[in-house]
Amino acid sequence: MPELPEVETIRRQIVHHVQRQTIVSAHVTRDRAVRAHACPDEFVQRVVGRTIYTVCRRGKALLLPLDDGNSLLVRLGMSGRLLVADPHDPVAPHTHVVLMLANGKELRYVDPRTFGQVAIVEGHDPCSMGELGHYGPEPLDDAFTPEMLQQVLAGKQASIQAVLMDQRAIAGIGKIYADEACFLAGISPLRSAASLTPEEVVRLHAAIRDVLTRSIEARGTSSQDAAYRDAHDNTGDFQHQLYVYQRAGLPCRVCGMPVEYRPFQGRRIHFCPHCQR
DNA sequence: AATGGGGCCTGAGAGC
DNA sequence: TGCTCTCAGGCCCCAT
Repeated sequence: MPELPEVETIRRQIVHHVQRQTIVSAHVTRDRAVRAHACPDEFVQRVVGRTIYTVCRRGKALLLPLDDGNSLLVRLGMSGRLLVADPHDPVAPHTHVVLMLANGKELRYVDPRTFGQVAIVEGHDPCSMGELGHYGPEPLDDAFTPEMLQQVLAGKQASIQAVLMDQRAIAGIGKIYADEACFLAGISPLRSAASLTPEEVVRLHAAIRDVLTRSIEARGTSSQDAAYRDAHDNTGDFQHQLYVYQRAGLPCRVCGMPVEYRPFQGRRIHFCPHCQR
């Protein structure tokens, strides 16, 4: 559920607390949270004593470059949270990793469903990092033009929804913003990516950037299931601006017809059959 | 190569 | 009330 706007919100909130801070100690209370490592001790040994330069984001991943040339990679999965807390603050259930910083703050990784993970990866450049290196363009970068989106969609027989959610095609979009961007563009998410006309590609490009930008301004979407919380444990506000996501059966905000919620290729998809063609 | 589908995982909510 | 079942979904892996 944390998609680009939620992860970017967390990045902006934690960067002031963690940049130029040294990690003085670390605790792992659930092995699975650091499963990329042979054992939790290995993770702890590699992270303690390191200084965090800053906090970057690539798609839905957070990347904290460290002073030894490695980076701390945080992937939130679907229920992961990253909290900045004081040591005496109550520890939330499912807190799996705690990093104590030189400034007295704690960076806490919390994840009930444990789909996310924390890991030390080599280098500072996401382009050189395994799967992050295969990520598609950042949709809010200036370099992401309608022409680039056209290239991403060209020749793909998969549905528009599937392509928008494919991190190798475009980085950072999940179910919420795939459904919403298709609605804003007036395009059915069931259509094949290659079927879009140039004019529809321009509309979809604008819709993607519009919905992501407005959601960041609202500090992300806290939907009903596994509700996202920001780094200060507050909910976002963008759920009040959604047109179709988690509005199944409710009247479309534009035409008044019920929003459809339909199984599709192993997922479910929200859309308005009247407004989206 | 591209695409689809299963499995991981836990909590909330529905149904009995 | 309390149990069981289903669903949610990012990401990885595997089959076609």
